[in-house]
Amino acid sequence: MVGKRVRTRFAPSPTGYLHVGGLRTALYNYLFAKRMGGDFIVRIEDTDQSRKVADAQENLIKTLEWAGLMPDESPLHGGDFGPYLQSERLDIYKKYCEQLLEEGHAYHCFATSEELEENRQLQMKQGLQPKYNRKWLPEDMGGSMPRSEIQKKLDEGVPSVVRMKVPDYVSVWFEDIIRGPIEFDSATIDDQVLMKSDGFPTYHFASVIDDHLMEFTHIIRGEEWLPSMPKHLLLYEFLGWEPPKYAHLPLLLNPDRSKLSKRQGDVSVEDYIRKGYSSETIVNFVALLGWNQGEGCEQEVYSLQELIERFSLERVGKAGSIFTIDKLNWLEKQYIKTRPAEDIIRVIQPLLISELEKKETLLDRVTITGERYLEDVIELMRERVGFEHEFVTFSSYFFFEPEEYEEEAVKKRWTPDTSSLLGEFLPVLESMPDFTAEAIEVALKEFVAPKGLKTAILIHPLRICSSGVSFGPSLYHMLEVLGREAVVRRIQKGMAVITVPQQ
RNA sequence: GGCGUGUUCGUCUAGUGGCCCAGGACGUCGCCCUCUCACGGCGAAGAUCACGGGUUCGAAUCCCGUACACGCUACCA
Repeated sequence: MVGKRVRTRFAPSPTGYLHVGGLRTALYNYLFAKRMGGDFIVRIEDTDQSRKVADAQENLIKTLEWAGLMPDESPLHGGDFGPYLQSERLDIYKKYCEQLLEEGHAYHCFATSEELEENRQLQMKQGLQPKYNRKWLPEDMGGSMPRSEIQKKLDEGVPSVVRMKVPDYVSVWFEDIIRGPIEFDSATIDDQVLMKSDGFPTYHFASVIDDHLMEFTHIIRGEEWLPSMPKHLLLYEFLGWEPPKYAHLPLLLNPDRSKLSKRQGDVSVEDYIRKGYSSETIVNFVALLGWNQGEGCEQEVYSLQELIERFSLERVGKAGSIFTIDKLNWLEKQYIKTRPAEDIIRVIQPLLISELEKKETLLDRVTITGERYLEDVIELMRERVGFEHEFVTFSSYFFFEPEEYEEEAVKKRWTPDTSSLLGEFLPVLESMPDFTAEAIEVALKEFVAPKGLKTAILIHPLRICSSGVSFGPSLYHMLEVLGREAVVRRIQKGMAVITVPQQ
């Protein structure tokens, strides 16, 4: 084991979209591999034909890449240990199945599903542990079925499965990287099906064989696999292979502490992408759900690179964590605050252009879709939005005329004198040599001072006229970005349309 | 039912025998900043460390029980 190149895997089944829990598992595998200078591989576990979903594997891998977790090997990227699709490895499983059959570690079973189900019900009713009754265990393996009978069924072509013969009273022990030593008694484990009647292997069989053949050094997976460890370890023993190291991750939970699932909110990474969360945010957030740097470290914001540098399996917690989005939202804001404007422009420019196709604007399209203008808007708004798309939606007045005026704001800030004051101030704005924030501020102060009024008397109405809402960036800067023409037009419109509310 | 794992503020967590009548972050609330909203700053509330026994001069930390939760118990992964 010493000196061996670290290889880890993420092995999802293609039954839908990438689950946030799956993303975390993939991330920890990726971080650990990269930390150790090793490889991260994606293998697709498509051994259940009935649950297979078209395009799922492409989606899975594409989402992983979106998150920045580039596989070194995968069905899409190739590699020296392929195929990476289990459905393309059937002959391999068959070969090892034959071997186990010959060596007396596995046997054919012809029991039907109905028969097994009946058996289970009966055992449950008697308060016994539901377990296969070993009806088809051959005589020479300690069972009661004559070989001739088995051969007869085989010759007749009766559908069958292959089960592993679990030794009766053996204790199976291993050391989990996260949880420490764990021991199981083989008496509590069933004779697990290895090969299904459709010729496909079960998860347990296929994953053990592939994990060995693909030379993985560390298996990092969800806690739900912990109870099947003895089966896997026994298989390694039967096959004469040395098992890899194991780390079983704590589960991600719903608010009611059950295993994170649909029905209680969004669980697919795509859902969060659609809402506008960035990959940095999701990766950062999910990384902290179960792992922390420790040693009194109080850092909350980590880049992927930093995570690679600091990650260790020893610092993964044992208890499951509830997935709540409060901190996720906060993190997104942190990233928006520091993200380079050009990166944000790349995202919002197409968004804006498609909005402009749907809606008229009186502003100059070339200007407002230009980088200069967008950058100005971004710098004014970056501390006020929760998502990148809000640069367009939350501050739409930078791109479209206000269609209505916030009722509460008008009620609070519009007095009977407002319109005439605005009318008086308008020529000042129109005649200013430079329409800059500084100049507007000075002009407003000089306009208002002789009257013995405060700037607020006009600041709020100006904001309402030009944005339609009561909140937003510094008024002076906002007016400068909007430009004189738009501002004058909007004030005139406001004066005409807004009336003093009835008391 | 059996087996396995887990249990520190609402949430994510720090803590590996004395520095902890428990620290940070999110969220909540208050104050300051201020043209609004945010940002930022300051502060507050919030955990009898699941419970009960030990061990020890001393335990959130070690041991043993109990409770509760979750996972698994398929020809699903």
